[in-house]
Amino acid sequence: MMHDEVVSRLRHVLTEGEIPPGARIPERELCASFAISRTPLREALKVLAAEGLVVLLPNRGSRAAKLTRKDVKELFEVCEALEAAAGELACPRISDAQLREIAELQANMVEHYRAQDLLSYYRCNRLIHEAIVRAADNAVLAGFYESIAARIRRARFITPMSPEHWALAIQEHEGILNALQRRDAGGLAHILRNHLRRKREEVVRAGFAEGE
Amino acid sequence: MMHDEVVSRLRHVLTEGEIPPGARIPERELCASFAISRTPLREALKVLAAEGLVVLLPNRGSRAAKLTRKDVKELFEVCEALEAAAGELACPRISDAQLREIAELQANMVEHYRAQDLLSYYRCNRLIHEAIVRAADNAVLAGFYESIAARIRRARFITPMSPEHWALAIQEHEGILNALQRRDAGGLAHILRNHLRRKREEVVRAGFAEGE
DNA sequence: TGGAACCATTTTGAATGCAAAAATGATCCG
DNA sequence: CGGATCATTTTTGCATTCAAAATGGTTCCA
Repeated sequence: MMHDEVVSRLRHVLTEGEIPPGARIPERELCASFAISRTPLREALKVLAAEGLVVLLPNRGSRAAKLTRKDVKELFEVCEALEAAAGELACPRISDAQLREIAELQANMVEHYRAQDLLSYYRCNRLIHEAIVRAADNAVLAGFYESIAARIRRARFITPMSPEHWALAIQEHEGILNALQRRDAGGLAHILRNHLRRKREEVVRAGFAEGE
Repeated sequence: MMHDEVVSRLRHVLTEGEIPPGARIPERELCASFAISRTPLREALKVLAAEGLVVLLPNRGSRAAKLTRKDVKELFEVCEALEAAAGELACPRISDAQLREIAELQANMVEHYRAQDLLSYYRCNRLIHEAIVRAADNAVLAGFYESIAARIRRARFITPMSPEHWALAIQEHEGILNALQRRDAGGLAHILRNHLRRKREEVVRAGFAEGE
């Protein structure tokens, strides 16, 4: 198995899979489930530790990282800067096809909102933000964004969304698409910042912290 | 030897040491020089590959990463966003002691400029930028910044600096310190962006690219 | 009976071993 | 003499092994 594949699979298990933050990472079991030996698994663990998804306790194994309140704050702060930058870069670079793709995702997302289908809504939301980052055509930015997104995914999506916030988020997304279509880099960056700042407040207010 | 120490030492060898971009990484020799076996060294290689400092060629070993023109562009774009964010965050957070420290570094830097001591100038310059990032008090941001800085360090510091650019850079640094002292977040972000954009243009114009 | 001390077991971190792939270079043929 | 082919050596990636550290459980003594 390819090295990168082990890293991806492990990342998936940690961000969307069965190992909750703070839990011990069962080296043995994962080796069995991935059908590899400890060496490549441990290599992947070190990579994810460098990314912040895993904490290595010397001589005491590894655990899925817990987000503290400060972590959440820091991650959102950086995410804000990255998404704003992505928006600014995307405006002059985005293709018509990419714009259409985002407009379509947006329409789907509104549908899911109308149907109050939170999970599908989240999926579309995520795809839109990823599409904007992709349109910025900057692999370094995309890599950092993905790394941050992986770390806050649980916090983002576990936090319950109030009806008011949800409605507001939809409105903001209209603004995002609009700014993109007008290629208004400054405006887009501004909306994205506010959008994320609001989300962050919601997450923080929900008292979200996996442990201190 | 601690795992993180192997990573740091290897990073140092790659960014400031004897292995130039594009060169083969001599696993054997490094094992001997670090007095470790291949296992921990390979773990460190994977970590640095995830950071972008090393490229792993399947079944063909690892090489120090070369920066393409696009890499340089991308790294500077993200660096701009990160430094601007750091500046904005630092303004409300920076302590008087930290301000004094930066003012002192600035004075030293001007001294080195007067003496036309490029190496010492660079060292001060780097310490100032790192101090601003530190003042932002955001570990995630600091980590990303360090990772970017490591990757462009060679490009930055190998590019020769024209007398005009050098003079301008000094001026800009006056503005940076001034904005920090006035806690003018917006102004500081603006100056930092311009400062980096100029540097980037210089690096790109110098035709810098380690290979495509 | 409660708690400390000791030993067995498990787990971790790193070295070594092994099979497969790539690089090297020697030979053979046109 | 030049180029292709095949054997040999080296290197790579992973599994296994080994020593040291931590964990857990039992015993022993106050």
